[in-house]
Amino acid sequence: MSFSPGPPLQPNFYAQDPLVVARSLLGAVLVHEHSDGTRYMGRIVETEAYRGQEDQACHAKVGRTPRTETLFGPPGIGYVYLIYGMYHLFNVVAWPEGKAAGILIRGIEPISGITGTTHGPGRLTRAMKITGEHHKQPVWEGSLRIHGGEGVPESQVSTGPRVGVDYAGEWAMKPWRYWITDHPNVSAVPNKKKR
DNA sequence: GCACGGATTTCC
DNA sequence: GAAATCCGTGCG
Repeated sequence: MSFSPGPPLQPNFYAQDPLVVARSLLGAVLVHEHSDGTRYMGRIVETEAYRGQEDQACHAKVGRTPRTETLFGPPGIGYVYLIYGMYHLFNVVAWPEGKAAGILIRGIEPISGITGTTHGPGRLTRAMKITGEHHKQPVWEGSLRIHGGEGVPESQVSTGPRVGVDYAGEWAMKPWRYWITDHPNVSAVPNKKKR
């Protein structure tokens, strides 16, 4: 492919309000220069914002701990963790240092290097070979980066409640999930019953 | 030191 | 509806 992304997004981009960052990341390009020589690229089509210590869906709700320290730290740092013992989820720290926030990358559209399916936050990290080694790594330099994309017009952006956070009470209803309307690579919300 | 449950996905 | 399967957190 001849597609070439823009320059990496700089730390000041991530210092904005996490809601703005989550919205603005739509259309940006996730790039992983793997040590095996493969260059994985995907266009971000779905994100979620986790905003502040008071957000009961955000890991930082427990305050500053060894685990959440990264979220309170400087913006533009990767936050990768293992969920349910089997899936890595990839986030980027937002807001200035001292204010905890993270943007979960939930869906990408494959551009190059990617094999297999990418819908869903756990699947896309597998497809792009993102692992714990990227935790706490800056995403504007290094092997895993986010580059500027073409931008997505407001008319193509949908918002809604975040997925899998029903336990968070009123916070679960915040429309802090952003995706490109009708995009096929947006994660499917599974049926709560049979499928 | 131990019990509990989760920003998920898949199968019955 | 529940398993798979690891670890952060809370409590003792």
